[in-house]
Amino acid sequence: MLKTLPMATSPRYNHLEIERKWQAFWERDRTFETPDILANPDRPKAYILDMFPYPSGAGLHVGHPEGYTATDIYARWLRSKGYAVLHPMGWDAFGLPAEQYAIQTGTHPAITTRRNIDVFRRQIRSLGLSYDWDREIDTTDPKYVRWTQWMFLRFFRRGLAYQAEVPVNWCPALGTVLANEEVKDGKSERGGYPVYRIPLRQWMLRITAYAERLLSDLELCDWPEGTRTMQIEWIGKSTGAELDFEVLDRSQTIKVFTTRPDTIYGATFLVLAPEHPLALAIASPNEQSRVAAYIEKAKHRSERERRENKQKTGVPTGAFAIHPLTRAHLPIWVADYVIGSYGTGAIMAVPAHDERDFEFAKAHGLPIIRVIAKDPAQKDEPVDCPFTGEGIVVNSGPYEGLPSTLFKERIVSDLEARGLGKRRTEYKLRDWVFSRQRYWGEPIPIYFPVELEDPNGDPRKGTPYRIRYDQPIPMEDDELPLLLPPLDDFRPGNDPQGPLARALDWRFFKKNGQWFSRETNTMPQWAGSCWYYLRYTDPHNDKLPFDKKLADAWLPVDLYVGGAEHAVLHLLYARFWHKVLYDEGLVSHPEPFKKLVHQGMILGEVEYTTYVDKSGRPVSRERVIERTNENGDEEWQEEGTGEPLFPKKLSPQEVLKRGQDFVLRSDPSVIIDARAHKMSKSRGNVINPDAIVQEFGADTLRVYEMFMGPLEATKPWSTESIQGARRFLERAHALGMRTPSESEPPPELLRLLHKTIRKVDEDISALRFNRAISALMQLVNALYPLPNPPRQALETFALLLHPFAPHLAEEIWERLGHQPSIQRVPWPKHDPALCEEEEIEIPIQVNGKIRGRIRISKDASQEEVLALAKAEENVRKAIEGKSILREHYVPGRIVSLVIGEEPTR
RNA sequence: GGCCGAGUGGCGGAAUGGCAGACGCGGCGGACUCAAAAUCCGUUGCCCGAAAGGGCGUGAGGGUUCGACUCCCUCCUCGGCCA
Repeated sequence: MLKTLPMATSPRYNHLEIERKWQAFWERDRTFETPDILANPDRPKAYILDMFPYPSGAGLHVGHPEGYTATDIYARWLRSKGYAVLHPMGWDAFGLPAEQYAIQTGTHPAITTRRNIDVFRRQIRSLGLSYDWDREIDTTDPKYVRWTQWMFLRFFRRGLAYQAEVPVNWCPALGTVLANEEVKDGKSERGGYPVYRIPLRQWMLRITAYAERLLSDLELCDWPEGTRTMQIEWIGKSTGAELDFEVLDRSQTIKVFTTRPDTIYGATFLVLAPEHPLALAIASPNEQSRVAAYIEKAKHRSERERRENKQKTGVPTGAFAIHPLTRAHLPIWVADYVIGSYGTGAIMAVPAHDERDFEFAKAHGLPIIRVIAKDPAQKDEPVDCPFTGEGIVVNSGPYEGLPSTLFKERIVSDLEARGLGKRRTEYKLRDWVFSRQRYWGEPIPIYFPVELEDPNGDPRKGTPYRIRYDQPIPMEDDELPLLLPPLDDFRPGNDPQGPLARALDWRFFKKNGQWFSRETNTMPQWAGSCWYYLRYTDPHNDKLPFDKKLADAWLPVDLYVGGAEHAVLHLLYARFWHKVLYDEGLVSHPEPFKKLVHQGMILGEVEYTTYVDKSGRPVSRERVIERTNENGDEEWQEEGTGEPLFPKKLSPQEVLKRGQDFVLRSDPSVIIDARAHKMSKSRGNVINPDAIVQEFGADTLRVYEMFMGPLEATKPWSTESIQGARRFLERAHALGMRTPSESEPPPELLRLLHKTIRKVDEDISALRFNRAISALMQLVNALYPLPNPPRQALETFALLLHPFAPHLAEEIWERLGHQPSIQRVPWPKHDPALCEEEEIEIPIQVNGKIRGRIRISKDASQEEVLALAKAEENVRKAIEGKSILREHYVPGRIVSLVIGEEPTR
């Protein structure tokens, strides 16, 4: 695609040479070395961080430089404003893709990881980003793994890491544990083999213990509102009550959790989750087998499927509970729309006021009683749809007529007083499953005693053994890191304990005559990214993960830029981890990331597509139905006939804009699709940043990506538009090579210079890089006609250009006779007085329409302005013979006159 | 279904209560050239008009205001995330 374009390289602006030269200089000069923050405690600091990438085999994507360039501009700008800046880069290098590649090719993940990192590093360096490469981090490096494991031991000692039997998706046919996304309708996505929810021993991190702090400390985060909302919803705090229901003729009691204790009189049945310990125990003899069968069936379904299940399946247990207030007998059901791990795993169903309970009651013919109404007169009307709002309490014994919000408080107090229940806060947040049955992750530094059938045997040689998982032993700090054993076969295998279970010599060891077995689960990919921002503050420390003084001096991260896909998990896990380190006394700030920004996605080029049937006849867009088939591919068919349709790409010459739509030039009755798609290999619209850097230069790529639009917006790539960025830099280069004049800039140019400084400064501080670049373009346009531009103008321009196009700015700066690096030159300051115009233009509105303009001194009084406005030729014509009802003058902005139809009396 | 975001020229976008379309791409015209590309200069929202000028115009409809792309209400469309 690029080859069809004219050569971007101009003989005058040789980006390859310039960029090579300055990248070599920066490296030699150590221009971006992080200053010693402890030596200068009074200097303002800034910690500018990118979410570090997973170095995939595909290499850098054009989406990466977007966020990296944004932080780079910000970091360079702050350095020139005198800040001590920490701006590092590293690799989040454990994870599934490397392991899967290893399974396919037999190449060890350590080798592919190393190779991918080398490619990523080279690509990132070619962009001229001002990272301090002495602080590079690799989460798979033993020197890093050591401290990740060290931290895990801290979690373990605090009781925040524990083992539990957790249901996982186990597929015996594939011999592996599957992720939720890999399971469809109880079958494996690949192969369609049955998948079972089996309990498997897992390591868990007790993130729920921090739910409240994770929620309330969001107030300290200057984050996008949407991201905060997502975290709040993920934590899912709800307050309500736990109530006790006695089981009729039995000694058991069922505890239910409800967020709506005010609807208690409307409870008409109870529902237990299939995994509730009493589900089978209370079932009447007649119902035993049905309940058992239902519980068994529910094991095949993931929590996710159960939640979205619309049929509301369930079976009665034959047992009854006694309503604590009315003493009514309520049937107890088992249904999988109730989740065992939320609340108490049991609910009181109030079909009149809960949608799921309502649907369930309808499906199974259970009674519905209205207990809250907007108008008490409706108390006995049948319920056709559940009412989940607040209102007046009805059909509720002694509480009749209370507002439901008041009753909610009152009933809990009354139940508490009578020992029938208590207040309870519940969170949707679950503890974090922290183990994976995989190879390419940090080993968990725990081992267990092994009991041998033959005390003189060897578990590695087939002596039957039993591992005492109930007696976990943490490794000692000085035994770390525990490294992965070399392994030739990385497949998960038929032992749910994971591939490390097969590394017998690694797994089993003898100490003081006793055999032990190491934990064979590894940590999830999230582990390394939970604290990498701390390691950057002290990356070579081999006594501690980081020096507290350094971490405290640099934290919190002042600007954190990364994709919105991490809005919940990474950002929540890292915050949790940070709070634990805070409690350990290792850090002093409660939150790690002060300001967070998500860069938008860069889409492929806009594509024009029409859909044709098998005879090649195009079908207009509104009659095309798009859907996704079982394989996840898109399919199209004609509305009505159902005939399959096929997408056909069109060139821009074949299309026409008509109204809101694009249509075929050859047949304007056919509406076509005009949109940009996500870049993907299968679509063939991926842009490789290497090719752009080669052809146009890193500075052009940087300027183009920043000029495309707002940082947070989704934007389509355009190979045509990148020429604009290139031309701008060519003109900038040409200007920079001219011989400057040593005279003062004329007043108008001086004013433009100061206004540009002001604008670029404001725009960088607000991360509005597209607007800053537009201001720089205007400055170039103004200077370009001058054969000998004033030195002051060229120098100011180079300084302002530097964060955006650093290589070219260095080149111009040197050409102007200065010592590099331009990074060390203080940022220019604007003089507000020099930004002011002496004479300003004021538009005049008459009844909301602009009718004329006047030029007048900026200090003119309202009277002067209004008088001149009314005298303006066109305005005079418009107001002649009419009465003026109102006059407004907004100083320096606009005059607005309102006139009536009648002449002035 | 829920939550969040966005709809402005042929295209990317600018203006967040005060001149809609800055800046860039593309288009058109001109200069240079044997010619083309590149470059430079000019021009470019739509409609009417020879021009001066006028009318229309920020997804649709309503509202607030002297004044609305901007604020409020209803709706439509697209995108993202979650279910």
